[in-house]
Amino acid sequence: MIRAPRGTFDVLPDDAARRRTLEAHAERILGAAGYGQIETPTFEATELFARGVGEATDIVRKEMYTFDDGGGRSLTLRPEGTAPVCRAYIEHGMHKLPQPVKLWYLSSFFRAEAPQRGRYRQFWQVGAEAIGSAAPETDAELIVLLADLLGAVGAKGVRLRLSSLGTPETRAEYREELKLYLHARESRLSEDVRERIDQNPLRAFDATDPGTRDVMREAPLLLDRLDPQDAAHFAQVRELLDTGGVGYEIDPSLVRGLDYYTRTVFEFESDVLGAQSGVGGGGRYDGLMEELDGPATPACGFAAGVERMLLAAGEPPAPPDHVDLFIALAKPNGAGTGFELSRAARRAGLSAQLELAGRSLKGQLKHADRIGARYVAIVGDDGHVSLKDMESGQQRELDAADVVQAVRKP
RNA sequence: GUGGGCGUAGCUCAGCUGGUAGAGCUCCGGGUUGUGGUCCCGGCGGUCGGGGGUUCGAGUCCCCUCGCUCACCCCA
Repeated sequence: MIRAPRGTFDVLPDDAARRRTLEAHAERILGAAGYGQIETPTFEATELFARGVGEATDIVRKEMYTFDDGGGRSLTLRPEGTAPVCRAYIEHGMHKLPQPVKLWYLSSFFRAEAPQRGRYRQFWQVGAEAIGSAAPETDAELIVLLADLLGAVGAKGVRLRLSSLGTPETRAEYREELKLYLHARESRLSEDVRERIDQNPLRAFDATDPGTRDVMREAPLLLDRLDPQDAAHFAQVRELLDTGGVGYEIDPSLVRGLDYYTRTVFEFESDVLGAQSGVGGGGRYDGLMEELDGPATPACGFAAGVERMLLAAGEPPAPPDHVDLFIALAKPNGAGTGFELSRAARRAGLSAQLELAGRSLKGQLKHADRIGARYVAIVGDDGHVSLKDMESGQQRELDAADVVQAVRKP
């Protein structure tokens, strides 16, 4: 049997309904804040991610689905959404539009990771990007929008972690300081952390082994090294959240896995998710646009996992099926009448289903009951129809031509 | 890539120290020669994940392999 590839899944009708609801929430909440929807290609030039996401990240180093297009170009299934949106911003000259340009998307992404609960090789994200604004209000607004979305979806056990990574300059200085600190204590660090000191020293904060954690307790913190402008920006973001009543915890060890973040970073977690506790997160990426050869442009955004939001929301009540009319055939020669009746009912705005399986009449009634049909039209000989109210069980005879009208006004 | 758990009907699962594959649900039919929801009866449906081995005999024991899943790592 051919199965869906490892880490991928089929979205069956019940699940599709939940996703439509989530998308409707996203469109309503983000649309009301002036975000327009964008869709970018499923694959992009590999270089976009190599430069945009960062050569040192796990995503670029080992998780990308990269292929040759046959013409010598290296393409990659998009592993995230921010770099493509920035590419589109540059390509379409959006810096000439009123700033910030606010965009949102719901798209699928691809990473070659070992799948587990809440983590797939093809997964969907709702993302939003506000490009062209350095204002702390932008950061806070995005956080609030994501909080609203999570609330609307019904995500449970959600908490917000917040931090600031500073500007590239202070971050670079801090990185050197942290590297020196770590190198001086290499013997006490785990092998994994030790190997990546020069590549990504910030990662050491996320380590779980006792030795490294011990070292990190005394480590210098980036939050203590922020220059005055960055510290002020961060303070304003916090103040806006405080005023807005959005709860959060400052987490100096919060490190997002993509290299492009600057200043504000945030992550919503849910304790009902298992190991993959992040539901959605994001931050400011003031340096990314230049990295992609665009004009220096401050920007901020978030991405939230659709599957994780649905997991965190738990099982919803099953949406009731809505079937106005089921058309049963008492005799095979009634098929033509039934067929036309189903079309007439649908033209009148009713949901109508025709018997398609060749069941016995008893079987048809049973089926109609199970799909929750309000009425069953039993088509007999000579275009004569018995219309049965499935709730009361009452039944009356009428012409096929009168059935639609009878069902429309109960 | 590494480790744990699990692979028996479409789904959820039972199957004792090896002895001729089961239940519930679903689906279809019948009981009601053209009438649902409850009930009763019947039917469809399985190379017991795959391969090899031990044995008179393997779903059950041994080896290998594949898949799923959770976790590490990382992240949505």
